[in-house]
Amino acid sequence: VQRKWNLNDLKQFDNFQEWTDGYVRFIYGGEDKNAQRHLSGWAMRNTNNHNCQILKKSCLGVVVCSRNCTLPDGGKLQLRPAICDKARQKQQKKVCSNCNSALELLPCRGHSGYPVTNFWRLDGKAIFFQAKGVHDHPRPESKSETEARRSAVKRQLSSHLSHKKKILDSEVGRYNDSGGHFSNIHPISCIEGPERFSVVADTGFPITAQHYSSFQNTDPYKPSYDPIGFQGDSMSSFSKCSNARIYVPRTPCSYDFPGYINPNYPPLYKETVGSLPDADRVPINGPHPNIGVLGAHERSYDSSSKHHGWKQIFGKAGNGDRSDYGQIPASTSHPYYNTEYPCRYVRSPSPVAPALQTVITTTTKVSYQAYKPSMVKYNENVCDVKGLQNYPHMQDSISEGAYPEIKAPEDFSVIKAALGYQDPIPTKSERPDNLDIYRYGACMGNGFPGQSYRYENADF
DNA sequence: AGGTGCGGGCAGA
DNA sequence: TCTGCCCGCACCT
Repeated sequence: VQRKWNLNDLKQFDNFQEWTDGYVRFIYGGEDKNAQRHLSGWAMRNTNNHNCQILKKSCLGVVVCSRNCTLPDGGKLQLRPAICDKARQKQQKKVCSNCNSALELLPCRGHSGYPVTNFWRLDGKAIFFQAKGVHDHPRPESKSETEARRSAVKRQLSSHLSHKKKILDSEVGRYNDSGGHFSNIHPISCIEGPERFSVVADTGFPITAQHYSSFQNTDPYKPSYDPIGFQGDSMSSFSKCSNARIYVPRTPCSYDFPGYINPNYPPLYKETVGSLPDADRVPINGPHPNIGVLGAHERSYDSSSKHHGWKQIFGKAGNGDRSDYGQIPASTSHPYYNTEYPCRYVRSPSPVAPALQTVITTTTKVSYQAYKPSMVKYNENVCDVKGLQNYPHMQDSISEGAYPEIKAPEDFSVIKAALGYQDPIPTKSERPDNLDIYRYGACMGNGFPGQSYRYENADF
């Protein structure tokens, strides 16, 4: 279902998406608290892009058991990586409570070998969001869960302590009416800390529908579990954690690819040709030295992924154009396939991103650029995507050199126009023939039915 | 303590 | 020069 975007209807902001995945764009209302906080279910850390207008965040991946052990519940350990570097290092020194083997940070490499990136920009009434890349790892525990758990543990701890203190007070009161100082009160050992396992079923990615409702709430998460059972990251006896969150198993290889089917607002970023060199692309058919049981350090992916022979495999990326959607060869490779870490690569069949307008990471500058769409296959199992039929004018406009690079931040001006903004200074990017169609939600993953908007040239 | 955002700075391309 | 990333800092919860 698609309909024309009503330029004057500012109510049509997107509902906040916690688990965006894929090459998606959303426009949130400027008053959307979650958007204001740049929240994400994924563990995203700030990345300096030397552009104060646009906040860039990159995915940290997920912390898993290095032995990929199966928890007593049948699930897998999937912790949320700490955002703070030091905290993350500390986190990785801990061990799996289930098998005592080391924890391992599974880095995100879902964007051509780089972590998935999210871009945020506040612009008046709207908060523009763009994600680039498809997470090639299981979902970590959501932030709302983590926070709720921590607060729940705190509450539990404090209430328990106060309760214990009451008891002790009353006990001591029997003997000492003046009360006393209790310096030897220790927290109960079973409350070792707020960090606890996030557990997912063995074969699939966690279903986290329960997270969605946690957003937009003042109290983001009302735990239904008993926090008493919580344990720290390094807790030694998982069996105590009877309330570990268990995600409903999904069929193996199932995963939503909203990004591939959700289409696409004009990008916050458009990447200039070659801004992500061919060599930076992961040879998705090639070896993944850092996949599976990796070095613990999350940076390891970088050097290893950067210099493999994408060129050797695919040759010079087609036509010298860079298309994030087209980069992934349709027939074979997708970084989800991996023999060592099922969750990471099991998503199959592998849908392939449509060749849409450019997307991609950039930092300081943004450029518009046209490019030729790549040959794309769509997997029927995922969603019936009309593919490039939805982007006819895009194809039309894909003549090299048609759109010279345009520097940011005019990149947003198209959206501005859509929202009724009047940019006092016309910019190059305010082309009436912009090549973007906004459409999303027709086949949203993550349980979002979503609406479908379509932006067409005529709308601008 | 940890999350978040900013910005300086570095290294590789 | 561009880009990705590290790192420290400040501020907040």
